[in-house]
Amino acid sequence: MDGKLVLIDGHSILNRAFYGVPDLSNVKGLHTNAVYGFLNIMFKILEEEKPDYLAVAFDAHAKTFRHEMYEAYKGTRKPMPEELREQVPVIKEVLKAMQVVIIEQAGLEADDILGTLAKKAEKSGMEVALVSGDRDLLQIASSRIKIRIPKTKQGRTEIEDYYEDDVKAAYQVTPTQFIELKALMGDTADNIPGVPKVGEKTATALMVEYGSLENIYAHVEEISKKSIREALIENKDLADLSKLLATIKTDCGVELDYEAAKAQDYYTPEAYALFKELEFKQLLSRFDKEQTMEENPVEKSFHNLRTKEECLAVLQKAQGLDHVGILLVREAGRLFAVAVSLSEEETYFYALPFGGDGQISLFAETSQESELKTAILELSVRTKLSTFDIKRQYDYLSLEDTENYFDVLIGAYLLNPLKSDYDLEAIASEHLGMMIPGAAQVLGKLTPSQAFVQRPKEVADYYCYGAYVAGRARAVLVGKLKDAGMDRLMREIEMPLSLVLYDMEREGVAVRREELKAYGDALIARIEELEASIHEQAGVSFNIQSPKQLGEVLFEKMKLPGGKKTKTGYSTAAEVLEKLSGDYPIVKDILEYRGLTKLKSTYADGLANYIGEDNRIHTSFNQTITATGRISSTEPNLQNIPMRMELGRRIRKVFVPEEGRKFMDADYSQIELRVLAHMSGDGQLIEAYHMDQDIHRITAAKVFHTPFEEVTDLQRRNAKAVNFGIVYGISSFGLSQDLSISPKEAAKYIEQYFATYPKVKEFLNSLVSEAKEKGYVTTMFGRRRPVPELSSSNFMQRSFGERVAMNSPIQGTAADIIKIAMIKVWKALRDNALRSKLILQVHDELLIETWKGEEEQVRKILEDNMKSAARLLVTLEVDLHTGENWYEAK
DNA sequence: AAACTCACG
DNA sequence: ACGTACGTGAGTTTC
Repeated sequence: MDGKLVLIDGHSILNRAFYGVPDLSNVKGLHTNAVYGFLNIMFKILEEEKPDYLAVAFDAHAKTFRHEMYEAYKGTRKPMPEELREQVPVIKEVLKAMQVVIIEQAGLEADDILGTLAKKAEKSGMEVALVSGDRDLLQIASSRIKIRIPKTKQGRTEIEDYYEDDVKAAYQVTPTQFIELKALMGDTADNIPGVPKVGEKTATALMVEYGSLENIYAHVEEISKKSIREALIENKDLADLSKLLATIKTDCGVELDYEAAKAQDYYTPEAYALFKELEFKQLLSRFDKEQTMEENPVEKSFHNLRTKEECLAVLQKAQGLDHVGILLVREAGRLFAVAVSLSEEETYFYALPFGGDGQISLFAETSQESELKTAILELSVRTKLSTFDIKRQYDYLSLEDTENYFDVLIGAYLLNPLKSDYDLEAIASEHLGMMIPGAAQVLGKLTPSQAFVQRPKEVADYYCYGAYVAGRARAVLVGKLKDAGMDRLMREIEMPLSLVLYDMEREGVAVRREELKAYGDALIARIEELEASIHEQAGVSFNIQSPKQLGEVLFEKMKLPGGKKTKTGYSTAAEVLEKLSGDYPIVKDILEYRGLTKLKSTYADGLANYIGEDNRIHTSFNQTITATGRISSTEPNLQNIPMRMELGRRIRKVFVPEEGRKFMDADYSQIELRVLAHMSGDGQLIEAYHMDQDIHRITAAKVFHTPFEEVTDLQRRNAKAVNFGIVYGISSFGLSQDLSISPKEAAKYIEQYFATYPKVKEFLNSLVSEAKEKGYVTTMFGRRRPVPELSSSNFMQRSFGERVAMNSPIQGTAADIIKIAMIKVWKALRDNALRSKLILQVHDELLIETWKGEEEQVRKILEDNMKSAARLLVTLEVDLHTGENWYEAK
């Protein structure tokens, strides 16, 4: 018998797909991502292999011998998430509809079925491709059995192929030896225990040297490393068990019905109906034309424009419309392509001419580019534009105001700030209920122009989908935002803020390269000194930066007190070490070493990588990351530049204004506590703020019933900690940790605090009940944060939910207020034609680079606008400083 | 890719 | 009895 057989490991591929494809569900709420991913992998394999026979194997429900062995050894295996479990019957149904043979047999694992069928087929003279996500199957590989392992790299599925020789190349062992290699090193994912202390390196070395497990044990006394030798001897039974667990059967008496498995047309009417129900609109296009013609009107409305004139005509036409969806694709700092969706019936894509190899040239912009830019700019003035990630498109848009703009990315974020990504795919799926191609799938690692050269139609469609989704999602998102009471937040805060952030990023902050270098160099000497001293005191040379090695040296070798803490070993966190630093000089050195290496790598070296040719650092301010509404900063993070310790703080001296300009830094004084005073309406706390005195001292006086003048430093410190704790969602345990006191004492402080400020307690309680009732909490300006943890049956999760419910409205309202202040300050600077620029935001702080002669105006603008950003029952106070660098201005 | 540690508000 | 403060991002080591 000859021909080619493709075998698929059903559960394993479904599992891969589940974790590799973003969450999807159809209108009925059925999760579909794993099924979708499975089919994509299967179609790809079918196209590549063009097999004569195809079958998919699943584990039967009954427990198998190997599972029982394992479970007897170590508890039970992790349960499958419900979202995945519900998709198992669905994929089987789909495969049946496609007339694909499914093999499952009680008592047999899919591995064993696959192994048996593959070996049998090989013996009868066939070629076999075995598709699995599980490397266990590599032991089956031969010169005619190819193991294919799909990997989702950045969303794009790539497949690694292993014939016998590839296994040798990758692991230095034959497929047969691979079983014993696994038995030695173990595999947590496959529940194979392995021999303790033996990892991949050791296992490979042993197998290469001795060739088999049996031979290793025959020569076990020759093994030079004592710890390994002892681990092997002590755990021989574990090694044998592991081998049994790792061995896939090749003789378990399953037969494949080759007649039924014969390749045929899988695109049956039944499959079509199922795909429709599952809303796999992309996959529908694989069916015959007659079936799909009426079904996919969307792509029919996509047009790839050939000339600049056509594109200008479309932009002209767009100008006459009320609103359009638009996506401007940039590459290498240049405009690469434009996608515009005029309506559901008309979407256009135009790629500008570029180098034939798919590389955009870096030379001056073409006249075409500037002509198109002009047309887009005009369009942006006249027509309402809906787009995705507008901050990256402002280069081509009018910056006059943002009334005409809508960013579906920001809209989707406001509706659910807890998600980790808001790509167009996810927005299309969640808000329009449609499947569109994903970026990773279409572009992969290629740049837009490279991809366009390879697959012009696919890439054009991809961007058309983007513009189409941006255009259509606008109305949907506006409706949902209105229903949620967030339409003003969107229009009046987030959209204008996106422009402010764009401008701040573009402006950047100047950094003195040489000074930063000198700072880093100055650290090296001391770091080396400490390193030598630590190694000497320990009596061994080891990697101080490795928590594992450090823990072993401190707590095992040197036998310091303070045992285990984390699941992987000893905790060596600063918190733990500080308790020991008084008694052990080495610990003190370690803490200093840690501090200095942190400064060196993250700040001195880290920041240097981001200094541009203009000698400035242009961070990215992200508007759609945090759960509470704060902004975040990345590449680099300029919101965590050292401040608390003098040595670190000095780094701020390298952040400087241009020659002749000055820094002006303004920060809100205890904005979160003031927000709490306002939102709770607590008379005592409000009164405390009206006294215009040190708030922590007043709190101490009230809580401890002590005259203001007589409050001790300790009392003040405690009161301050309680104030912070309240904002974080107080718990006696957390406070006790912070103050190094017993939870009982901490509870007493909290009780006294609430007695002093009764309405604060009421308010925090009301936030928790509100969250329980509605499932979310809101800020003063309507921003929502869902709190799903509150309905958890897990105590810890639920407690976390309660703290979140208490903290989010406070932190979020403070975030809203400073966003409003930023917009007001930015507009005031612009409207007064000042050249001074807002350049950084650090949660409660704004940094402005002021021009000579503008200082007094800027000072007033900052103070007035920050104070008036919100009307609260207490005043908003602002501390303002100027300086020749960030260190001085703070 | 995950865990740990640590910088900021 | 459970095991914690809230919100982030980055560098390093290890599985």
